[in-house]
Amino acid sequence: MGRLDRDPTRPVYVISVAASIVSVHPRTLRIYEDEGLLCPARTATNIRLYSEEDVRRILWIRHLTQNRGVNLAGIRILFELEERLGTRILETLFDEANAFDDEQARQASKAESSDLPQALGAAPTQPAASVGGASSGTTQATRPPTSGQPPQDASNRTRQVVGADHH
Amino acid sequence: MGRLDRDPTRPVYVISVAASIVSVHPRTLRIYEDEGLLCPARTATNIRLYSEEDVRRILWIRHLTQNRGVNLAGIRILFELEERLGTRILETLFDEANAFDDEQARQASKAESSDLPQALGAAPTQPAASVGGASSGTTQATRPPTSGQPPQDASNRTRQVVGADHH
DNA sequence: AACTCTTGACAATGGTATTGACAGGGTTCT
DNA sequence: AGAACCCTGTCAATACCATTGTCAAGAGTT
Repeated sequence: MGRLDRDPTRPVYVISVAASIVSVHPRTLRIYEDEGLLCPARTATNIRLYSEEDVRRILWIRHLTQNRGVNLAGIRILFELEERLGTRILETLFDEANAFDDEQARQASKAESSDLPQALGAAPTQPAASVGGASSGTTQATRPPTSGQPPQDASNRTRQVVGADHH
Repeated sequence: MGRLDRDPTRPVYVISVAASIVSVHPRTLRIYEDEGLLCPARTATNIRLYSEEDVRRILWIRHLTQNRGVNLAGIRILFELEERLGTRILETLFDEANAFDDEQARQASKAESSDLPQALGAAPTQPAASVGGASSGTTQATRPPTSGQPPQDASNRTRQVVGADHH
């Protein structure tokens, strides 16, 4: 069922598909994982499988890097914060952007996107733990629930993969 | 009384002194201001005057950039967050570093500093407002209270200015 | 067989952060 | 008056970062 799947944590996309959905280079996804920002599940044969939550998380990374200019180390801190606080900290920030003073409004106007992104998912900082059953041979990462729909702006436009309803 | 002054919000240091205290180049301080991370007071003749809170804030910036690799855009987001939330979010994060799992501990071990920094001060995003009385002709920025002592590590070692107890 | 996945390595390109220098003008202190 | 320092603005060197791209060698999938 691809993107219409009911369980957003189910690892369903191989790297090429995920990269296509979020419009990044597969190499980039591997780097995000190397940098600890992302932890896709692995099959028994070591193939990465990305879930909807992973996709959402990547979109958040893209939004922050492309639209806000935050570097990967900064994103890591933000993820850690959200996990520690257990709240949608960025959602808190961006939802109330209207309440910002003139200086803040000026900063916000620099961003290309006028959409107010919702909170990031928490960083899946745990190593992938093996759980049986979901897909035979699939290693499912344990992670806190991901919240919020990532921003839908030009740079984060998701691409519907034609004909690839399942990896 | 220089660094022993009772009021940490009082603007007392010219840029060369502040730069010396925090061991950065004056050019860098101007850039931080240009980037909206910092807003020192101004004299009637347009000279920047930095307070203890400003110094603390700069030390936080240095800690995050030098030790955590966060870029200035990332720091801006973190400052905005702390202001929005009105809590010491980074203090929350770093104080509980011991409770992190193995993956987090691995990330933390990459940092040079073993000190756990306390929370950042809020971003002084308001334009400086004129208040009379504190120092004649000095423009005092209005800002939320700054919390926490910044990290004391090698890269953020503050330098006592000899013989310059007051700009 | 053909294609895709893996890790690891290398490189090109554009952007960022810091420092440094300079010009021209203004301010403060001796 | 002169020296030092402040201002804004500009330019540049240097190191680093993020992204993309390529390649090699091996493994996995259809």
